[in-house]
Amino acid sequence: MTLLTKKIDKQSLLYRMGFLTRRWRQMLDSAFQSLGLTDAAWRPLLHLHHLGDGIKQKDLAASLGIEGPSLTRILDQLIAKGFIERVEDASDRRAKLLTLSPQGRAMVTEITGKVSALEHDLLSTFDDTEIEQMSNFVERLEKRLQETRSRLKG
Amino acid sequence: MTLLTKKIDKQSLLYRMGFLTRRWRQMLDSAFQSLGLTDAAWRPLLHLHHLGDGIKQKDLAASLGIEGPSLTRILDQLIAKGFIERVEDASDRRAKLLTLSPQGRAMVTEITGKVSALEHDLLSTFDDTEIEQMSNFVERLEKRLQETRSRLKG
DNA sequence: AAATAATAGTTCGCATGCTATCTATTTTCT
DNA sequence: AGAAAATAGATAGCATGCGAACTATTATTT
Repeated sequence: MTLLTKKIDKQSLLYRMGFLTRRWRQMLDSAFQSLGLTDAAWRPLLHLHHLGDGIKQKDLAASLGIEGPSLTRILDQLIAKGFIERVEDASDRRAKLLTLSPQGRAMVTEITGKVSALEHDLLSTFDDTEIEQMSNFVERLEKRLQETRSRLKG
Repeated sequence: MTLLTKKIDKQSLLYRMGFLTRRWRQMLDSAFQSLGLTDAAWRPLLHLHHLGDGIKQKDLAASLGIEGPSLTRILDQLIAKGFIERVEDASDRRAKLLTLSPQGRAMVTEITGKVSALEHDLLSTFDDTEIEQMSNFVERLEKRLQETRSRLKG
């Protein structure tokens, strides 16, 4: 039986993924340091760009896969730096609408370049089939994890 | 060209791995809550068990893939709970040696059972070949990430 | 119409990783 | 042997995720 904890030196797959993402985050952090952005901050800019101006925080958080409070803090920083504007929604005064500022838009271009370069470099030893396969595995794991989760709760 | 950021809704593979590991950690956290352990705390117990009593903190940290300060804090908790003992190394008075207490040993048994069950459940939809494949991907990514990292530094 | 429930966002505090810096040792170099 | 460098661990403070609890609204129920 192959379990994740089978060997302690070949650790749990999930744990090793966490390890990977820590390293990846560190790499991105140092890449964006010169732009004055942390790793957590660039992604909201990219997502806002893709989702289009005028979306609610709630939707941006959902797109990022993080919770409201996590986004609030990051947005505070991005707004303080002038990359994003946050205005009240006239049709629902609980909500706030987000838009990219011109500087934000310029930053998106910078970010895309840097991230693409890093990703390209990281994945240059994998072919498309392999990446597709990994992607599928991750997707199945995500789904399975969600199922297990709701089963334990219910 | 298939890049991780190709599609914003099918996000970066690395990011999705981070997402997965957050969920996995949450699941473990709730599983271990009844034992009074957080997710970060059970792994050192398991590793200490596998490495054997009398190892140095440095080596345990290396085994876990975390830095010294991260381990120090967790160890403080585990020692406070009486699962681990930390004594000075007579042959190198900078170092501390770690041993599992009887309660710690009992906890290892509990942990192993819980984690195995969860992992087994999570992976029950994957066959051994697929798990092996995933493991290989992660290993190659780890290596590649490390190479890229040192190249950027050098 | 009034009461209740649900929703959007914020604030607060926790958990866990990190780096930088400090102390106490040990090792290495001259 | 003595000075300088390296190492083990602890401490302090930052970053980023979370959940719980709060406020202000909007939606639903009765």
